[in-house]
Amino acid sequence: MNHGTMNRCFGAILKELGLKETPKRRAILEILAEQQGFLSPEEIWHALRVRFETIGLPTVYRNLEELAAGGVISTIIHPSRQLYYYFCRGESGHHHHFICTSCRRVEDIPECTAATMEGDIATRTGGKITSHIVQFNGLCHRCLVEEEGRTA
Amino acid sequence: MNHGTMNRCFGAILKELGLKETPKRRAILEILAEQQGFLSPEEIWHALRVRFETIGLPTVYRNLEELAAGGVISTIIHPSRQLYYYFCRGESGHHHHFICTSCRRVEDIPECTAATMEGDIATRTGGKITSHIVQFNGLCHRCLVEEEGRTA
DNA sequence: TAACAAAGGAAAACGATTTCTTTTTAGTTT
DNA sequence: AAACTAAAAAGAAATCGTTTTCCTTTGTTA
Repeated sequence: MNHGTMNRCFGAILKELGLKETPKRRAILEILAEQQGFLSPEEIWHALRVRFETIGLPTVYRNLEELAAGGVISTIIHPSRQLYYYFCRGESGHHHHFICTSCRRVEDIPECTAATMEGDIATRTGGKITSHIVQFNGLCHRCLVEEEGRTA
Repeated sequence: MNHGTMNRCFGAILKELGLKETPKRRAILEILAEQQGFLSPEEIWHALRVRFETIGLPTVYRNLEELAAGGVISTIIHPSRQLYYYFCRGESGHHHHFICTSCRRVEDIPECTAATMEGDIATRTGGKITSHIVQFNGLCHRCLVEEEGRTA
């Protein structure tokens, strides 16, 4: 999927979620899609201010939350507790992430062991699982090699 | 382990972590240990204000963070994004949780599938995993039954 | 193009954290 | 056992990041 195709897709994606297609909403998706790693709401806001004279931080937070709720983008749970968002171009269904805390690259983890665990837990406890959080944090291959180069 | 034994343990626990044994620190552990579910920093603060004339919220946050870093208590990642803490009396080693978003009960999940997944991911990506987050959210057996009773 | 629902802006509120200074504590020394 | 000292903890206020509220503007559908 090239850049042009992707941008034309955004409208359809938003419509499916029952969200109106506004220029700002589309811009948020574009900014995230251009990026290979995850971004903070404030970083996205800075990028938006280049294109729009008036754009408030609450608008950015609101949109990111809606898009994440709709599954178009993913929330990254950073160890620093700062909030980040990521546009997944690989896996489209349910999956998890391995994030690099150094360069912010994200790798998809397609196999969801959590799904099978959910059944086990529900059976054992008699409860019902509505959601789960699974994320792996560390250093990607490149950052690991780089770090080893410095310490060697 | 009864109440008295538990309280006498707290001093040793704190010493192991290199933390000084202060009345407030001990009280935070006591308050969390008395509770079967998870508590918010502010709720803990309210409970502390009954015992201490002066106790600031920052003190509570600091202590909770230190205790969580030391592994004495666990951080609960609530879907609402509010921060919660929980004192694990069951499993002492590495494990995960199934939390009830209704009544705040917590069930330990001893088997850590994540540990084996870490190896797979590290091998496949060539990176290094430093931490992971695994948590299951839902309704415990009691709350599920209660809910079914209302809708039936 | 009118009508309605949803989205956006501004300001305020809220939750969590940092900074800086004072107080308290644990371990040592009289 | 009482006093001393270095390190850690606590308080107050400010700050940062995130969210809510309320009112105006915009996008969608008929």
